[in-house]
Amino acid sequence: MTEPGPASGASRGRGRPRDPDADDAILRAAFELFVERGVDGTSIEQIAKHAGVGKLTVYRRWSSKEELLAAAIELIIEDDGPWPANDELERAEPREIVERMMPAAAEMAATPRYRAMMARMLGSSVSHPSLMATYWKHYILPRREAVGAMLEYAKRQGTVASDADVDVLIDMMAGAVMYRVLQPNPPDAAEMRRYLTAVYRQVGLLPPDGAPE
Amino acid sequence: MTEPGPASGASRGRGRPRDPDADDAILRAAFELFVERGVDGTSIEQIAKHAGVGKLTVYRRWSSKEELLAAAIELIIEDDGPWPANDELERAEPREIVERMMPAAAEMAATPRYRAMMARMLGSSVSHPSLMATYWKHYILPRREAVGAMLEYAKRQGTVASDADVDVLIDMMAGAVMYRVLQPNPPDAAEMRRYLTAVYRQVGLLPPDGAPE
Amino acid sequence: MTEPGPASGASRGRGRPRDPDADDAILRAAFELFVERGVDGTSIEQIAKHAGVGKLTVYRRWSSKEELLAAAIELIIEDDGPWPANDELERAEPREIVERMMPAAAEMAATPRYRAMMARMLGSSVSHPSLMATYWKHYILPRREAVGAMLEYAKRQGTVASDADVDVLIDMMAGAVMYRVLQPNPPDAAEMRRYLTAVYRQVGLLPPDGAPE
Amino acid sequence: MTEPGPASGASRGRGRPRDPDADDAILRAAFELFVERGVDGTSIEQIAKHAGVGKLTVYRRWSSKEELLAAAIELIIEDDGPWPANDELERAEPREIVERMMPAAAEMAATPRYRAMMARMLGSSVSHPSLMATYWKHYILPRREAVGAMLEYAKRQGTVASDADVDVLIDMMAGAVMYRVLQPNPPDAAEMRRYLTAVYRQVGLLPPDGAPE
DNA sequence: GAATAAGCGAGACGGTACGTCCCGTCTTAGC
DNA sequence: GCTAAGACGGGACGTACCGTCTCGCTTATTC
Repeated sequence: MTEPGPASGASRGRGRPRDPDADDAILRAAFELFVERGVDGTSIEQIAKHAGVGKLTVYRRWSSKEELLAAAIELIIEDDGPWPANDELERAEPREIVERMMPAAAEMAATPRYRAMMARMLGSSVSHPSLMATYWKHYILPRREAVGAMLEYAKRQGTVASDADVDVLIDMMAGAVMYRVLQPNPPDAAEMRRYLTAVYRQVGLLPPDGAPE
Repeated sequence: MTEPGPASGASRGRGRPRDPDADDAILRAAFELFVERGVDGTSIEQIAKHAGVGKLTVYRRWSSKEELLAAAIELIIEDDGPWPANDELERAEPREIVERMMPAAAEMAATPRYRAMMARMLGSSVSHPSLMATYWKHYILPRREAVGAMLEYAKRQGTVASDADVDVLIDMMAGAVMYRVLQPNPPDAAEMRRYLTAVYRQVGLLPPDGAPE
Repeated sequence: MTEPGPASGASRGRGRPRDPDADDAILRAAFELFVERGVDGTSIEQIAKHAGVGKLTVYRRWSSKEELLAAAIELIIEDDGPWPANDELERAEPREIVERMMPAAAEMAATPRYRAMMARMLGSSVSHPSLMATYWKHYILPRREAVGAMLEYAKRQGTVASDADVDVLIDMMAGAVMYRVLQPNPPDAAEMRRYLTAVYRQVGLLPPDGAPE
Repeated sequence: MTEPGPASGASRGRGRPRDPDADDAILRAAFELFVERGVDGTSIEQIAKHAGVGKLTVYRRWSSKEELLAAAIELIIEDDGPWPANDELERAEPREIVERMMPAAAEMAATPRYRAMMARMLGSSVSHPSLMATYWKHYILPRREAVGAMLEYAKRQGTVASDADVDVLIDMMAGAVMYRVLQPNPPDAAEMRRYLTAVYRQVGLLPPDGAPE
C-alpha cells in the first residue's frame, strides 16, 4: 500500500529513509504542471522529470495521479493570495477591509497564472471531483466564511438586504470574477479593480459611486 | 491546404465530392467527446471511430483538433437551451420572461451534461481560447444582449439601479450559476430553481420574496 | 469480370472504347516500377500515377497486381537483348555465334538495369511464381532452345562431352552469370567479357585459352 | 544513438540492463519474416509482434530495418547447412567429400525454405546490398574457400583442367543450383541429387557416369 | 443529331499498417 | 531499503497508402 506524503512515522524501516526534499519537489512540480497542462496533459513521468526524481520515487508515495495532484493542491495553495488576520476581520468595518485588500486581489486575479489555475480547477471539477473538493475545503471554504462574516456584519448595518442569501451573494461575487477572467479579452489589473468595485457595490459591501466618504 | 467544413465553394474540384453526411457525423461526435472527455482526452482517432468514418476523412476537413472542435461547437450549440423569440423580448415585462423561462433554464443547468460542458468550456479557455471564443460569439453573446435589454428595461422601471454596470450584472448572474454547478455537491433542479430565484431577486429582475404580485 | 489487356474483341460494347494508349502506358509503367521496386514495393496507385492514368483505368483492365505485372513482362521483355535470327543459328558454327554475340551480351549483363531485373525476377519466383513463369515461357525458353541447339551441334563436333546433360549445362552457364552479377562487387563490361569467355570455355563452346584459331 | 545488438560494452549504464533474450527473439523473428515475406513485406511492427516484444524494444537496438535484418542473417545463418570439419577437408579426397555431403545438400536445396531464402537474398541484393554482403561474408565465403581447396586438390590430380578459373567454376556450380531451384517446377530431393551429380561431374569433382569406382 | 452508355482523370471513402512517442511497471547498480 | 536510471510490453497518435467508390466530363456508337 502506498503511503501518501512523507513517511508518517519516524524513520521506522531498516533501510534508507525517504528523502523529505523529494516530497516537496514532487508536489511543487505536480502543481506547476497541473496549472500549465491540466490533469490529462500531466503525466507522472513529467512530474518526476521536473522534480528531478525517478518515477518509482513518485509511485512509492502516491498510487494515482489524482491523489498526487490533490496533495499538491493541498500543500501549495495555502501560500497564495492575501489573507486578513482573523482577529482583524472581527473588529474592522467590511468596507475598510474590502478597500484595503481589493488592489492586491485585483492584481492577482488579473495574472495569467490565476486565470490558468481557475480554468484547470473548474475544468477538472466534473472529471476529477476530488481536486475541486480539496481546493474547496482548504482554500475556498475559509475565505467564504470570512466573506460571510463580513456580509452578516453589513446586513446588521443595513447596506446588505437582511433577507439576502449569503451563499448566493458570495457565489455571485466569486463567480463573476472567475467568469470574467475566463472570458475572451480578459481584464488587466486596472480594469479588474474597477470590476471588483462594481461587484462589491452591487452587493452592498462598498457604497455607491459618488457617495461621500 | 485543408478546407474546414464542407467544401466551402461549390463542388468545384473534379473528383468525387465530399460526403456532407460525414461532416455532420464528425462534428456531432467531436462535440460529444469534447463534453465527455475534454480537449486533451479527445483524439481525432476517437472522433473518427465514433462518427463511423476513416481518420483521413477527418484530417481532410480540419487540420487541427482545435479547429475541428470549434466548428463542432459552432454547429451543435445553436439548438441547445431555451430561447425566447426576439420580438417577444421587446414587448414583454422582464419579470414575466424570467418567470416563464426560469424553470427550463434551471432544469438544464442542473443536468450533468450542462455541468460537464461548462467545465470543459471553462477548462479550455486558457489553453485553447478559440473554443471559448467560438462559444462566446455564437452562444453567449446573443443571450447576453437579450438579458442586457431586459436589464435596461428594468432600469427604466426602477427595479435595477440606474447606475449599475449591465455587463457586471450579467457576469454576476451567469457566473454565479456556473460557479454553483461546478462546486462540490451540485444542485438538483428544484434547488436550482430556488437558486435562480435568489439571483434574479438580487439584481432586481424579480421582486423580493413575499412581495405581492 | 475484368478483361485483361486491350478489349479483346472488336469494339463491341456501345460506350466509349478503351484507350489503347492507356494499355501501353500502364504496362510500361508497371514494368519499370517492378524493376525498380519489386512486386511488394509497387502499388497500383503508383503505376496509375506513372502512366498518367486514373486508378480505375488500371483496375478495369487487370484485377490483380500480379496479373498486371505478368502482362507487363510479357509485353516489354520481347525487345530486350540481342537475338540471332533463327536461320542463322542453324547454319553457323557455335563458336562463331558465341564470339559474335558475346560482347553485346556482356555489355547488357553488366548494366545495373539487368542486375535489378534479375534480382526482381528471381526474388519474385517463390512468392509470385506466375511472373517467373511468364518470363520463362516468353523469354528464357526460346533462348534455351537456341543454346541447346548450339550445344547439340558442339556435341556432334566433339567439343562438348556426348553424355553431358544439356539442361544442366545451360543452367550452369546462365546461373553463373546471374549469380555473378548479384554478388557484392558486381563486374563491369570488360570483366564480364572475360567471365563469359571462361564460362563458354568450360562447357566447350569456346576453345581453350592459347589455342590456335 | 541506437546501439545495435546487445549492449556492446559491459552493462555500464545505470538503469535496467537490456534483456538478452529479447535480442535473440527479435533476430529469429526478423529472419523468419524476411524469408517468408522479403524485406519490403516485413515491418518492424510484425517483427516485434512475432518476437513477443514491444516495438520500442526493437527500435532501441536497431534504427533501421536493414541493419536489423543484416544482424539477423549474421546470427541465424551460422547453424544452417551441412559443413565438413576443417581438418577433414585437408586430408580427404574431394570425390569422397562430395559423395558424403551431397545427399544432405540435395535434401536441403530441395526444401521450400531454401528456395524462399535464396529468392529473398538474391531479390534483395540490388535494393538492399548490405544483406547480401553480410550473407556473403559470413556464409558464402567460407564455403567457397573450402570448395576452392577441393578444386585445387582436383587440379593437382588432373580431374579438373589446370587452367580453369576456380571462382568461375564455383559460380557455375552454385549458380546452377540457385538458378535451378528458382525455376518453375522446382526439383524434389531425388531429382536434386541427380542434378548435383551432373554438376559435379561437369566440373570434374565426380568421375563420369559408368566409370569404375 | 440527339440519346445513350462506357471510358476517363480526379479524388473522397473506410480501413489497415506504419514508425514514433509515452504511459505505468519492473529491474538493475549504487549509496 | 530507498534512489536514479532506464528497459520493458502495451497502446494511441497522426500519417500514408491501399483498393473501392463516386463524381463530372468526354467520346464513340446507336437509334
